[in-house]
Amino acid sequence: MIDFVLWIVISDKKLADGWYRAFSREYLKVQCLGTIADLARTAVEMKGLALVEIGLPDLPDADALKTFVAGHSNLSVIAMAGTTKVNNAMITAALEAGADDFVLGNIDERVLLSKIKAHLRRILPNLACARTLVTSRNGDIEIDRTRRVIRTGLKNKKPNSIESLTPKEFDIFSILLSNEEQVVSRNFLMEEIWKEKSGQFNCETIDKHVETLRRKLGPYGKHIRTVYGTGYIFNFNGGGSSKA
DNA sequence: CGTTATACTGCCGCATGCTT
DNA sequence: AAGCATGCGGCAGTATAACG
Repeated sequence: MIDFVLWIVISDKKLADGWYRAFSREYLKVQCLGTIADLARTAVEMKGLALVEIGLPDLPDADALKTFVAGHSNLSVIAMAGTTKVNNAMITAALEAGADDFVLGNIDERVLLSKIKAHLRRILPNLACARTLVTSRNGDIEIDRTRRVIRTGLKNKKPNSIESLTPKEFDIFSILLSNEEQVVSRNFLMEEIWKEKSGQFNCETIDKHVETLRRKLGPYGKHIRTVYGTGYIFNFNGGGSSKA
């Protein structure tokens, strides 16, 4: 089971709080930490994106970052410079050390959010879609990508297999369950399922498949909730539509 | 090779819910 | 209240695979 988290490890508490709120509004699971040591302890066996500040007591320079990145292949790291004195050599060193991006502390919040989303688009398909067995957080639903079978009722000891899904329906549910409790946009579904042909089809196609998917999932179908104006989210907390 | 079944996609119309 | 987004059911056309 993969738990995807966005960690913020910077010294400016006020800035961290602001980013925490901004990212949380985007349905991201966010955690603010004080030190790289905290991150190392927390991120064990978890996948995530870490926004770390170069210059922290236990991350003084690019060399320290390189050591940390080398030992944490489960993390994608965005380096941040908290000081105003930033030069090309610093940026280059951080990226060479293994950082996937470099930002300044005074970066516009919206720009940072867009960057985070871009990284997630790159990371999530690799993390979540690579798994052959995906289980819901409450353990009641399981997807076997190898056999393309969905098993339900695992929690209440009344197992049931759903094998009647078409490939497109299976792919859609697979992505939704892989991103449980996160909003999945129609565009994302299009890009993940239809790849380079995604631009050739209308979003009604997604709606159509989601609709038949809900029907085939029976009582579990109601857990696929529409996020008005955005896309869909799969979770076990409540039913009906939700506001964007 | 022709037929049949299935999957995929698009379009339409209507109802309902949400936003402004 | 009006406009927009979405859900849902239905229908039709196309592509592809399976089968005789």
